[in-house]
Amino acid sequence: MKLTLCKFIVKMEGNIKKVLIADDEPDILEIISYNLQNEGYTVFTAKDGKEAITQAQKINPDLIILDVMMPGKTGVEVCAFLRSQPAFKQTLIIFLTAMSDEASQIKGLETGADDYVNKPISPKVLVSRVNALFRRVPNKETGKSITIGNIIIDPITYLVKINDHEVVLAKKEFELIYLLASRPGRVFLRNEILSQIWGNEVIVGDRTIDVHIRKVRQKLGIDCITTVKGVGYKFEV
Amino acid sequence: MKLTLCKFIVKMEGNIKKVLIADDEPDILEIISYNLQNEGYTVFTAKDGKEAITQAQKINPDLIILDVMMPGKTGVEVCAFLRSQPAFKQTLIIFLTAMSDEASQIKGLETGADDYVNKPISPKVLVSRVNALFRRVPNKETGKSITIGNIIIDPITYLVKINDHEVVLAKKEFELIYLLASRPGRVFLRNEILSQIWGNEVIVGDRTIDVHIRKVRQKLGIDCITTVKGVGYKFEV
DNA sequence: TTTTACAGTTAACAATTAGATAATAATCGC
DNA sequence: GCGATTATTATCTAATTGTTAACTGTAAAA
Repeated sequence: MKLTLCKFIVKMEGNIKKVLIADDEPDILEIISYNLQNEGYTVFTAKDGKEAITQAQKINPDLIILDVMMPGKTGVEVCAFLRSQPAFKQTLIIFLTAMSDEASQIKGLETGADDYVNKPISPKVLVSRVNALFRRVPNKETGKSITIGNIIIDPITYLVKINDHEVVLAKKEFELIYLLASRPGRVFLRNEILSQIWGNEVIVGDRTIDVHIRKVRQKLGIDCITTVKGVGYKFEV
Repeated sequence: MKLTLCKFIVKMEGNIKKVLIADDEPDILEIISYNLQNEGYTVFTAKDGKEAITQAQKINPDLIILDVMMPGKTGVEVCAFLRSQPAFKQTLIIFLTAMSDEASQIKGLETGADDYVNKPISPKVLVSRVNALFRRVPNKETGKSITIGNIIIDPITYLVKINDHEVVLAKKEFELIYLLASRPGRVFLRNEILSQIWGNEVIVGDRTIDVHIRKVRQKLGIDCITTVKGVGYKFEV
C-alpha cells in the first residue's frame, strides 16, 4: 500500500524516469522492460551499441542499462562515448554482463558506469539497484538545455544562443559554460571544475582553466562569468 | 614534480573522504582498509554494529561499508537505524555479505543502501565501486548559508547580502565573517580565529586579524562585529 | 595623571592569483 | 598523413589580496 502510494507521488511530481536498455538478446530486453515499467519507469530499448547511442541522443534518458557484449559497439565503448559528452555526464549507467571476472568489472566502473550487474540477472535485484541509484541522485537534470535570461545553452546541439545569435564553442569551452550555468550563482572551485571536466586522474596546469574561461568570455561577448579570486568561478547574469 | 604536488593539493583541499568499515572479521577489515587508504580515503573501522553506530556518530563519515552478518546488531539494522537519523540520510552505505541470495539483497537495497557487494570480495572491485559511488554523489555542499536578521552569508555564492544589497568580500574576509556568524554571540578567541582560518602552521602578525576585521566592517557598513577586549571578536546584530 | 595594554587606522609592501598572449602540442576530419 | 582546429603550457603583466609596520586612540590600572 505504502509502496503504491509512493510510486504514485513519484509519478505525479513530473519525475517519470526514462530508462534506455540496450541488449542484443530480445528476451532480456523484454523481461527487464516489463519489470521496470511495472515500477513506473518509461522504458526504451535498443538492440545494439549504435542504436543505443542514437536512442540516447534522441530521448535523453535518465538511466541507461548497457549490455557489455553487443554486436558492433560494446557497452563499454558506448559508455565511454556518452560520458565524453556534457549531455550524458550525469546520466546513470548500469552495465549488464555475463562476464563475472573482476577485471572487466573494474574497467566498466572506471569507464564511468554507476553499477555493474552480472548475468544471470534477477529482475527484482536489478529493479532494486535501479531504485537505489535513483534514490541517490534525486531529480538530476540530465542533458537538459539551460536557459538563463536570453542565453540558451544546449548540450545536445553544442550551441549557445544569445539573443538568437548562435555562438559556436569548442568542446572544453562548452563544457565549462555548461557546468557553470548548471548552477547559476554558485561558485565552482577550480578543483571542482577540474574533476568535473577533466576528471580526477587528468592533471593539467594552473593556467589551463583560465585560458578556456577567457575564450568563452571572448566568444560569448557578454560578461556572465565572474571570477571569485582564490576560490573559483561562477555564472552570473 | 608538479604532478605530485597538484595531486597532493587536490587531496588536501577538503576532498578527503572518510570511510567507516564495520565487519567482525579482522582480516577483511584490514584488507579493505589497506586498499581504500591506498586510494586516498581516510578509513575508520568498527568490529560490530554497535561500534559502527557510535563511530558513525562520532566521525560523520562520507561512506559506511557494513557487513550484514555481525554479532549483535546486523548491518541491515545498523543501516535502518542510521537512515532514520537526519544526519545520515545522505551518507553512502554499501552492504557486504556472504549471502548472495536475492531476497536479502533486495531487502538491503530497499533499507536504503546504495550498493551491495557479495563476499568473497575482490578489494579492487570494492575500491572501484566506492569510487563509482563518490563520482556519482555531487561534492558535498561547501557549507550552509547563514541567515541572521537581514544578513545572509552564503558560502555557495560567496556573497553576503544585507537587505538584498550584495556585498563582495575577499576570501579571508568572507571566511572571517562566516566563522564569526556560524555561532552568533559567541566570542572567538584570536587564537581560534587564527587556527580556523589560517591553520595551525601559518604564523601571522598580531595586527593581521584586526586589519581584516576592519575591512569586513567597512564593506558591510553595519556594526555586527563586536570587539571583546583582551579576548576576541563576536558576531552580534 | 601617567603608564600600559590593547585594538584601530593607515599606508606601504609582499605575495598571490588571474588575465593576456604567443608558442607548442594534441586531436580531429578528411 | 596533412591541414585545421582545439587544448595545453609558458611567460609576462596586471590586479587583487594579504601582511606588516608605524602610528593613533582609548580605557583601565598604577
